[in-house]
Amino acid sequence: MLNPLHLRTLTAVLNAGSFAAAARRLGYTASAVSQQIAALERAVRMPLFERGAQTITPTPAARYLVSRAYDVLAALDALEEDVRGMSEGTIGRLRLGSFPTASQRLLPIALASYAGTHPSVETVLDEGEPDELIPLLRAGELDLALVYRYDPVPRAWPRDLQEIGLLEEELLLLLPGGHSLAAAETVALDDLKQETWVSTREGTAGASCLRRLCAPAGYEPRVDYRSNDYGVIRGLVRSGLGVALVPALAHVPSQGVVTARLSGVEARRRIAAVHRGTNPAVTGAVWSLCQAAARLAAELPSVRTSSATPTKSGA
Amino acid sequence: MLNPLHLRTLTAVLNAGSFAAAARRLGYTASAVSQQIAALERAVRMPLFERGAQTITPTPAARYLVSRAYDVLAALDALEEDVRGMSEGTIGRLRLGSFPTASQRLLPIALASYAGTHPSVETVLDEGEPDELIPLLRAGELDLALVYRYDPVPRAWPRDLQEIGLLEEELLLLLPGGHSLAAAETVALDDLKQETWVSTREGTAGASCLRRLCAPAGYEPRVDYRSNDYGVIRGLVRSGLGVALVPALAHVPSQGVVTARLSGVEARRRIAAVHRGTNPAVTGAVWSLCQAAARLAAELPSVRTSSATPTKSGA
DNA sequence: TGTAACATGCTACGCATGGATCGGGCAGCC
DNA sequence: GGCTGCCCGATCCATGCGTAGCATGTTACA
Repeated sequence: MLNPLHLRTLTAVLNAGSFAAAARRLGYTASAVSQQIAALERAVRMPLFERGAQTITPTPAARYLVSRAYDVLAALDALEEDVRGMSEGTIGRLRLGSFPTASQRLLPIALASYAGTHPSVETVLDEGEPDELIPLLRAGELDLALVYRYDPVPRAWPRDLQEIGLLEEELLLLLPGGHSLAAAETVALDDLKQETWVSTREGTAGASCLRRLCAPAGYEPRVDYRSNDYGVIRGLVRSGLGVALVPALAHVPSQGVVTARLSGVEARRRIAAVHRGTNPAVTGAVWSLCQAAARLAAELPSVRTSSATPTKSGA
Repeated sequence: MLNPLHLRTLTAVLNAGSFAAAARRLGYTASAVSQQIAALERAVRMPLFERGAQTITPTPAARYLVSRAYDVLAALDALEEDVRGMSEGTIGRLRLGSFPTASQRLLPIALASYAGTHPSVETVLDEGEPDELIPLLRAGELDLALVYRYDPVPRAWPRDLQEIGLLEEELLLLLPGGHSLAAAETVALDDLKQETWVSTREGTAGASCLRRLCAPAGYEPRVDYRSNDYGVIRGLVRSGLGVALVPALAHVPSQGVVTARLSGVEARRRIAAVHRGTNPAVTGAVWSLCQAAARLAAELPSVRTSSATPTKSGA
């Protein structure tokens, strides 16, 4: 196979006019250039230069070779450049998975800054719950997934995935405006034994979390209404159909609904970014997510960033 | 610089599905493939495969690399293929120089067969006398030149040029139809002392040749009319304005002009192909010229091929 | 003096060989 | 059914050998 380095040297020789000049330009010795040209002449089975004592004149074959070699070298250089950008995460594709709350509150902030710093990364977004996203991540169909985990409901990701903690949000109690506890700053779960509840659907981590929180208080919450849409849950609470426990980020203040903090329990939802570490673009995306998390934590008192501070040098 | 061989191996691995299968296809050992992929991964600073025990799954980076590598490899392969054709003389450009007689009688036959066997060679033709063509040949502006040389007028080409003899043609005496010697088969130059001559222009080899042939007979030919166009010469002879000595190929039988052979002297014009040996396309062209020369020699009694018989394996 | 070609020695790359490791498939057993 | 041990294919690693590729020094030429 023709050696691209030889082709490059050949073009340098034609541009420079002599082996020695080309050698100086390329950082070779004149002998090395001479040997490369000789090797190239053997490869193409044609003389490429008419040798004089102090002068060389390229044959038409050499000129033809150079004209054609340009395409090859340009393609190789372009590929190399793109590969470099890809390895640095500045170009490429980032396939992102996220659950609804994060898609609404965290992702817009993160993606805005990410798009600014990585304009050439094509970002595609898949919506889904953690249980749906993790398999996609392992199958290589996602590069990065935003997932959540309730402290009372232990949950571990497969070992081949890496987790970066982003946010820890309190679980807020949602009460109808006219509720007898509406004025309280904090409420104990003990005081809610008689309540009817609005919760996420059976089988979800949110539903399990509620059950496990009430268990120490000695009762099973009576759930009359279920929805996975926090907007729907908020509406049901506002109508006085029950109380609810929702993550802080999932709640937007609205008339007719008051919030209270739980007393006596540490109930949090943790939001994390999970990836497999093969796509360099995730490094920058994680950094943007950490920044966005920090902004949210600064704005909302019931939200705080997880352990690590954002660092630019990811794994 | 990215190694094209590594890129080729990478594509083979993705097509084959495993290192071992790709190795079998490429004629490598599995270890060699593994090492090439490892080297490529170092070069692009990205993992290209997720390794399992018996299975590998390419990363998106690998797929991207393959899709881009195709262009590079295709360009390299195409270049290599064209270079191969060029070195074999089947493609490329042949710059040909020729003098008028050869352009009319020899070249059409030769180029017809050459175009058939080398359809991808672009042929360009320059018209000129040997003294004009030789410098062009040495300057690299011509690849092959058809030249002539009169036996009585020694002429040598520069040593860096190679000559392939093609034809030897007799010099024929042209007489007006009503000339007193018109019925003779052969004529001695001694009998032409009183004639007026039509010849090529002063300074041409043809004019020198005539003078040198007459010298042994003890006279200087009286040239009243000169033209380098043999058609014009023939017309002047037909009109009875003189006699002429023309190469056999330059003469086409026509009414009012009779030809006679010279007796007592060996006067021939030799037609040869001259080249510098840098362009592989000349080999095929020379072969076609030899063939055409053979055809002409078979048709015309006063023309015979030079020394060598046409061989396909030129220098 | 400058340039190219040649001869020599050294370095590094590239491949093959052989062995180690990993993980899945399979049979047999509790 | 589930567990255990074995086998097998595939990759990775260490080693050795051959060779390509470059530098150095020298020669030849104008």
